[in-house]
Amino acid sequence: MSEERRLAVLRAIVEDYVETREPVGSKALVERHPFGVSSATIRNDMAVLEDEGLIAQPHTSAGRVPTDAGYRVFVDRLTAVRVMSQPERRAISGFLSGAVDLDDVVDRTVRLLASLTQQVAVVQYPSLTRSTVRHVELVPLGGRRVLVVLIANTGRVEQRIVDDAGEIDEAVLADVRTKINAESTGRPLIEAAARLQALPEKFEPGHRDLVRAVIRALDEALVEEREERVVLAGAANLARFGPAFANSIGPVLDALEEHVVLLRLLGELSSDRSLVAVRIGSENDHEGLRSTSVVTSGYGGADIVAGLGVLGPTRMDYPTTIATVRAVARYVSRLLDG
Amino acid sequence: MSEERRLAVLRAIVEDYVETREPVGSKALVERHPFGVSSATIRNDMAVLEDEGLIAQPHTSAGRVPTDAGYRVFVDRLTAVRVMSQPERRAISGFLSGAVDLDDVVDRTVRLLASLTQQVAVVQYPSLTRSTVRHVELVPLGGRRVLVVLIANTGRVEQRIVDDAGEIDEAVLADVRTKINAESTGRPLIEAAARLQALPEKFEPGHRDLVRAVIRALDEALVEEREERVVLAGAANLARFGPAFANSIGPVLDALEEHVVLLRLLGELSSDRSLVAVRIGSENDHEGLRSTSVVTSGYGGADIVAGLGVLGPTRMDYPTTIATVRAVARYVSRLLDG
DNA sequence: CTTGGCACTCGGGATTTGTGAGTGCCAGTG
DNA sequence: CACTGGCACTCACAAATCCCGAGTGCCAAG
Repeated sequence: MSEERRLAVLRAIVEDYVETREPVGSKALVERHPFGVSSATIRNDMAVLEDEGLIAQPHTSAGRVPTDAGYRVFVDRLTAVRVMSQPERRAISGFLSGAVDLDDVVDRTVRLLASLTQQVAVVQYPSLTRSTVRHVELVPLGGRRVLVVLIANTGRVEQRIVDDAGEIDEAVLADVRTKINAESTGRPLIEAAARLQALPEKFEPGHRDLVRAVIRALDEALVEEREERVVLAGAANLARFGPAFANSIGPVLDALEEHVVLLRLLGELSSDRSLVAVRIGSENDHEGLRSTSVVTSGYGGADIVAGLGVLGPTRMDYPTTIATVRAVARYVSRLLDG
Repeated sequence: MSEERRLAVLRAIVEDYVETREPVGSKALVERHPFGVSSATIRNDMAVLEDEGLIAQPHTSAGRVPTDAGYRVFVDRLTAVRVMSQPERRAISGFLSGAVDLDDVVDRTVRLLASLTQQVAVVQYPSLTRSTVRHVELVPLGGRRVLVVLIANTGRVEQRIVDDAGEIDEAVLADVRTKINAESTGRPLIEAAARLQALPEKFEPGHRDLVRAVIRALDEALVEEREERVVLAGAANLARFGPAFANSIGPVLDALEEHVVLLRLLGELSSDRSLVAVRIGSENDHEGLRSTSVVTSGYGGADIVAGLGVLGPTRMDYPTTIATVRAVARYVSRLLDG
C-alpha cells in the first residue's frame, strides 16, 4: 500500500470536493481518476487517511470530506505552483496601472482580488514604516483648534486635530510650522518624532503649551500605532459560498467589521513577506473564522510594508487562489515602487 | 364600518407583525388588542384593507401581512413621533462627543447608528460645499510624479498624484506652490478653481506642462464631483434579519458595496433636510433593495451637508428607527457646527 | 353594522417508506 | 503482500402521505 498513492487519493478527494461541493466516495473517485486500482483498494487507502485525520465522513455511509489537516497537507505537499497565463497577467497589471492615487491603488487592488477570486478581499493600507517626513502643515480651524497635517514621502497623509490649543496667533503658528519642518523634513518618522521632543524649549514659555499640544498630535500620527486602515471588497461573495455557509455568515461578517481582526490576520505574515501564507479553518485564531480559510501575502517595496489577502470557505481552490494573491501582490509592489 | 377602526386594525397588524414576524390572523388580533368587537368584524375590516392593497396573505388560510403600501400608510398616518428618553439622548451625545477627528466623528456615528438600530448604518462624509481653500501643498515623489494635497478649512484633505509631470525641478516646484497658494488660499473652492485656470500663462513655456498637470489634478479635487465617501457598519446585522432574508442577502450586500447606490440613497433627501425620509421596499430604485426599507436624514450645519441613515427589513420598527435616525442626525449636526 | 356559526382551505410539521451511495470486512488470487 | 470482487449493513435524504389547526369567507340572525 504505497504512501504515494494514498497522497494521490487525498489530492483527488480535495480536488473533487472543491469542485462538486459534495462528499466524495470511493467509487466516484476511481471513475474520475485513472488510479488503475479498484474502488475497494481506494477504500482501504481512505480508511488509512481517515485514521491519520486527513479526511472524515460527515455521517456514516456518506463519502469523505477533507479535514482542515487534510487541506493543510494538500497545500503544503500536493500543490504545484500554478503559473498565471500571459493574458491573466496583462489583465492584472493593466487594471492596476490605471490608478491615479494611493487611495485608488488600494481600491483597485481590493476590487481586483475580490473579482478574480470570487471571494472576500482585504487590503491593508501601506504603513509608514521606514518612510520619511515630507512636510508638516498647521492650519488654524477657528476657535482654539488647529489641524495638523503630516505628509510622508510615500504620499500618505495623516491628519489630527488639536482641540485645546489655547489662543492662536497666526504669526506664532507660522513660526512653529517653520521650526517643526526644519527639524523633521526629510527624516525618518521615528527620528523626527525624537527630535521634536526638544522643540518646545526653543519657544517663549507663553507659546509652549501650543507647541506641546501640536507635537503630541504629531507624535500620535508618527509613532503611536496609527490606525492602520484596511479596506475590503466582495463581501457579497459570502452569499455565494453556498447554503452550508448560511449559518456562519453572521459571525464572519462580524469579524470582517472588526478591522483589528483583519489587521492581525494580515500582520501574521510569514517571515519572508514575499511568500504567501495560508491559514486554514481552525488554524485561525478568531472564533468567527473557523470555517474559512485566509490566504495572505505581504506587498510593497523597500519602503512600504503591508498585507493583502482573500478570505473564503475552507473548501476553496487553493492553487488558483494562492497564485492570484501572489500575482496581485507582486504587481502592486512593482507599482508602488515606481 | 368605521374608517377609523380599520386604520387601527392596520396599525395593530403592522405592530404585531413586526414583533412576531408571523402573519397575523383575526383571532390573535382581537386577543391582543382591545377593539371591543369580535373577530368576525375584524375579518370584514381586513377584507377591505386587502382590497385597498394595504395587507395581503402569503397564502390562503394564513394570516395577513402588511404590504409596502400598508407600511407606507402606517408610517405616514399612524405613527406618533416617538421621543427619546433622557438617558438615550445622553448616551448618544456622550458617545459622539468623544470624537477627536472628522474621521472619528463619522466612524462613531455609523457605529452608533448600527448598534442602536441593530440594522445596517450608512453615513456620508460631509462634503466640501461652501468650504474654502486653506492650503495647497506639492510634494515631489521621485520619478516624474508629484503629489498634490489640498487642505480645506473644514479640515478635510484631498490628495491626487500627478503622474507624468515631466522633469521636476525643486525650485520650480516651490515657485508653483507659492503662486498657486497666492491665487487660491482663503477662497471658496469653485472660485479658486476658476482663478487657477489662468495661472499657466504666468510661467515660462518650459514649465507650463507641469503647471497645467498640477492644476488639472487640483481641478479634479476641487470641482469635479469628488468621490463622496460613505462608510457603513452593521452589515453583520443582515444575518439577524432572519431566514426569510437569506435569499436576498446577496443582492443587498452587492448594493452595499456599490457606494454610488448608497450615495444616491442618501442624496434623495426630502426638501427639508432636517426631516427624516423613509423609503419602503419597492419604493427603492435599486433592484437589490426591494425587500428592504431605508430611513435617511440629512445632517450638518450651515456649511456642511451630507446624509446618514439605516437600512433594514421592510418589517422593521419604524417609529423607533425614525426617532433614532433623527436624534443621531441632530447630535452630529450640533457637534459639527462647533 | 355586528356577531356567532359553519364549512372549507391549505401550509407545514410529523411520520413513514424506499432508495442508493457508500462503507467495512473477508476470503480468494496473482 | 497488495489487490480485488463480493456481500451485508448503514443511513441520509427525497418523496409520499397524513394530519392538524389557524385562518378564511359567507350567511342568517340580532
